[in-house]
Amino acid sequence: MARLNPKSKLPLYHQLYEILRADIVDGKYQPGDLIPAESELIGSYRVSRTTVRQVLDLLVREGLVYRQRGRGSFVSHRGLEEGLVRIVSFTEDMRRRSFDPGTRVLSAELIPATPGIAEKLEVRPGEELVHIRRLRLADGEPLSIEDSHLVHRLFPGILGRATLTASLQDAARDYGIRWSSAKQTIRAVEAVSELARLLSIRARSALLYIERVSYADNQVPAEFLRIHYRGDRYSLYADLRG
Amino acid sequence: MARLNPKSKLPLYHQLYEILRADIVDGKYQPGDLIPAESELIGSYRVSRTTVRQVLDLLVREGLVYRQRGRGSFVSHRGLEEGLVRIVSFTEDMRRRSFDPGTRVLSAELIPATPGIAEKLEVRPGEELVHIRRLRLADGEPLSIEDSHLVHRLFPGILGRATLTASLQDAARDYGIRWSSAKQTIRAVEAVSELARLLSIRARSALLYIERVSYADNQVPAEFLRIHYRGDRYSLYADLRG
DNA sequence: TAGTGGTCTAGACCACAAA
DNA sequence: TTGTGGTCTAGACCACTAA
Repeated sequence: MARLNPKSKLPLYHQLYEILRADIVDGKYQPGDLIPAESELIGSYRVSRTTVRQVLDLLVREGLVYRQRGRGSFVSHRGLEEGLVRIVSFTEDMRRRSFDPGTRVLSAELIPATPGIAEKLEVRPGEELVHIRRLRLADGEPLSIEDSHLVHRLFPGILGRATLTASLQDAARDYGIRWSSAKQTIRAVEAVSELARLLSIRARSALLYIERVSYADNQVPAEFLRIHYRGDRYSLYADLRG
Repeated sequence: MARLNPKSKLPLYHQLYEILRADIVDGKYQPGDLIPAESELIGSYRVSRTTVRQVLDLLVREGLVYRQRGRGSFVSHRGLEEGLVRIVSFTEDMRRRSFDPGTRVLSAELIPATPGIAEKLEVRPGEELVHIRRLRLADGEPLSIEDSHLVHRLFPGILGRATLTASLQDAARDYGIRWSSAKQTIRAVEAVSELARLLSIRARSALLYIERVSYADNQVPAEFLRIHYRGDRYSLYADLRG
């Protein structure tokens, strides 16, 4: 059993958090398993109950653990989930879920805006857009296809850059653009054969489909994004208020 | 200044949370304002520092407050509506979309909690639940199948009532339950044949699948809901912030 | 230097689950 | 009855900010 180091710069609760989190992620405790009781952690790691509960609060908030009064604390059965509320980059999202993110650029070209996309981006039809299609991977397995449409006028020369595999968030910063908000619509659709092939699934499999218009800080629409996620590998998560 | 009631069923931290939250939402403290220091809250409300910090943790998690060591705790600028999606009843949802809502109760019975559902409702496996399956219609056409699981202990005798077609929200009010929050997960799945038949679509069609745990005002899980929406007739919408 | 939030201790009593 | 998590107290020392 790992020991805590009282002289470390890292607070005790943080050290214990890392230990328990690793035990869960690595599978030492399986979903549904009881984790050691608070009293047991107090004894094993020589910390107070406050500190132990601070650690468990973190794990509960993260969705890794749930508690039942009188019974104990258990490892949750949860998959890949994304927040519905904040704009989260793919890379950040994957890191948070302890998945190894990967990206393959399938195509990148200039195209004229179709009437439908022009309306969402509030530009005239035919306006020049940058279309980038990327395959996203989680732990090396296909997860989603992203079709990003940027207003070229706002990102001049972006196709010449080497950053396409990196986050567009970073690229945008180089152009002085900060994302302020986004509107998105979520649907379930069937995979057409081309998408099925790219995602290594059967045709007509269920996909989670997201359309998102992202706005720069001056409320100017700058990107129209379409994402097709494999239904078997991805889910969205949201907290609602009454 | 409001007082806390030590004899209340509501814990002290929850009472203080409601007070501070109301002060912020009602504008008593404006965005950017300092809220009273922890030491001040301790004195004003006669509670320990642990309790005060528990309250502030809740407000910080909710995005209403941020803290700076050595300076104080401040009201966030981007708090209120942002990020907080409201719980919307089926009826309200349909009206907003200009559809005529309809409901047919397919079954209503008492069942023991399966381990999976018990975990989400934080009850012991086997605890008695009310399972109500309803077909939802929009303009007379099948839209979704809802499987609601209520903790029977909190809704004794609800099966004997005539309100099953009406909103469960209303029924809950009769039991003195106010919904405070919910957590939901959204996926895309394929329709198994039974669901396809009920929804008048082909088997394996794409469905938008939502799982929701709803919490009563004391943070007690009270309902576990599964909804299968026809992918061709329903979509979700969300505003995101940067 | 005075005041703030960050971390931590060692207790206590309670409600609830399970045997 | 025993063990669990839920709530709460009264302290303590620390790191940081601002005057």
